[in-house]
Amino acid sequence: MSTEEKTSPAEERRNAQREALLDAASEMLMHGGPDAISMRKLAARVGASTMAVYTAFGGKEGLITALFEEAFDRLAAAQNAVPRHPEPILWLANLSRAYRDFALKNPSYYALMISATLPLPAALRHDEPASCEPTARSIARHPSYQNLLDATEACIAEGSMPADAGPAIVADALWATVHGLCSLELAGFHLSAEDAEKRFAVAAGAVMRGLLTPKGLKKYESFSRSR
Amino acid sequence: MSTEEKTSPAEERRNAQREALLDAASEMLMHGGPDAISMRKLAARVGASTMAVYTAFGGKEGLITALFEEAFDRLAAAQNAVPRHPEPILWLANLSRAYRDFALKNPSYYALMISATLPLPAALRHDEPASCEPTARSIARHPSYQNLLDATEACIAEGSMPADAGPAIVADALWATVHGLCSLELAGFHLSAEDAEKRFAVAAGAVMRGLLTPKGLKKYESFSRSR
DNA sequence: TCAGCTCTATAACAGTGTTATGGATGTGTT
DNA sequence: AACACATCCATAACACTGTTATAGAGCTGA
Repeated sequence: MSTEEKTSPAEERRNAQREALLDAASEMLMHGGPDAISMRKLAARVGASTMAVYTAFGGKEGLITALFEEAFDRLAAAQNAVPRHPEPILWLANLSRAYRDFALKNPSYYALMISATLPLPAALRHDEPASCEPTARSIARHPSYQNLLDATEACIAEGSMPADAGPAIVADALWATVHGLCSLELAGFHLSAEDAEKRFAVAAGAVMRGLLTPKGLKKYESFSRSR
Repeated sequence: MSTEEKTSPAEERRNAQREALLDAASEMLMHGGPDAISMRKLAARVGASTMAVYTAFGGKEGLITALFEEAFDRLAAAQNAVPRHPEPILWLANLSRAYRDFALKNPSYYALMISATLPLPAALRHDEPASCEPTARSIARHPSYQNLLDATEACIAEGSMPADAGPAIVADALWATVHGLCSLELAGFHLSAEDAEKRFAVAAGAVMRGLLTPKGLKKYESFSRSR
C-alpha cells in the first residue's frame, strides 16, 4: 500500500475521465491550436456531456490552465533530464539545446506556453489594462526555469560570467535569445534543417560568448577547440 | 492635380468608410486583442451593417490581414526613422532600440505581428500541418526587416562581423534576441523600468559583442568607453 | 434503506463568424 | 435623359461558440 489517498471507485472513474478529457484536449491542441478546442467536441470525444468539462475544470479557462501546467511539467522534465555537467558553461549550453529540442518536438505546447508570455492574453484580454499578473502562466520564474538560473549562478560563481548584473538578468538574456530563435524556427523560417541548426549555433553561441568574462571566454574557446 | 487616380464621390465615401472601419478595428485591437474584434460591434461602431465589413475586407481574416499590413507599415516607418549612422555597429544598436521602443509603445500591434511568428496560426490553425507559408504575415523577410539586414551587411563589409555565416543568419540572431526581450518585457517581467532597461542593455549588448569579430569588438568597446 | 449531496444530461441563452436574399444605390451605355 | 446593369448594403437566418439554469440520475454516508 502506498502513501496515496484511498480512492473510491467513483472518484477513480472521475479522475480517469478528467485525464481522458485532458488527453483529448491536448490532442485537439496539437493539431489546431487552442482555438480548435471546442467544449462540445471535447466532451463528445470522450463520450460525456458538456457539463463534465465544467465540473472537472470549471470552464475553458480552467481547462487551458490545466494544459499549461501539463506543458510546464513537460518542459521542466526535459530540462531536468539534462545532466549537470561539471563545467557550468557546457551545462548552460546543453540546457539551451534541450530547450530548443522541446520546443521543436512539442510545438503546440510550446506555443501555448509562450502565448502567456505575449501581451495578448496576459495584459490585454481582460479589460483592465494594468493587471500584469502572470498568474502561474509564465516560463520565467517557473520551476522549469530553475535549471537555467542554477547554471547561470554556477557560471557566475566560478567567475565565467560577471556578477554585477545579477544572475536573473543574465539568465533572461540567454532565455530571450533561445526563445526568439525557437519562435523563428517554429514559424517556418528555415530554408533547411541544417540552416536552422547553423543559425541556432551562431546565435546561441554569440550570446553565450557575449555574456562571458574574459576568463570564461578562454575556457569556452578551449571547449570549442577541443570539439 | 496629383498623380492619384480619379476618385468618384461614391468611391471616396467607400474608402472613407473602409478607413473608419480600420481605425475602429485597430482601436478594438488596442484594448482587447484580436479576439475582441467583433464584426457586429465593429460595424455598429461606424454606424454601418455587418455586411459592410465583408464587402470591404472579405471577412475577419481579411480585416486582420489589413491590420497586419498597418502594423508592418508602422514598424517599417519606425525603423526607417532611425538615421543611418556612419558607424554600422551603432546603426545596428539604434535599430534594436527603435524596435524595442516600437514594441513597447504599440503592444497590441506588436503582439498581432508576432502572433504570425508563432506556430499557432501559421502552421496549426488550418488543418494542413505542412503549409508553413507565411503569406505576407511575418517580420523576417519583410521590408521592415530590410534596415536590420542592411546594417548587418554594412558591419560585415567593414569587417566588424564575420562573413562566413552570411548576413541573414547574423541578422536573425540579433532579431531573435531583441524579439525575445520584448516578449519578456511586454509580458510584465520587469520589476521596474530601470531593470527592464538594464536587462535589455545587457542582453542586446551581449549578443552584439558575441557577433563581432576581434576588430569589431575593439571598435565597439571604444564606443562604450567614450560614452 | 433512505436522506442528502454531487455530478451530469438536456435545453436554453447570449454571443460569434458567415452567408443567402431582396432592395437601394450608383454606373455606363444608348 | 432614361434605361439596363452591376455593385453594395441592410435584414434575417444558419451553424457554430462558451456558458448556465433546471431537473433528474448516481453515489455517499448514516
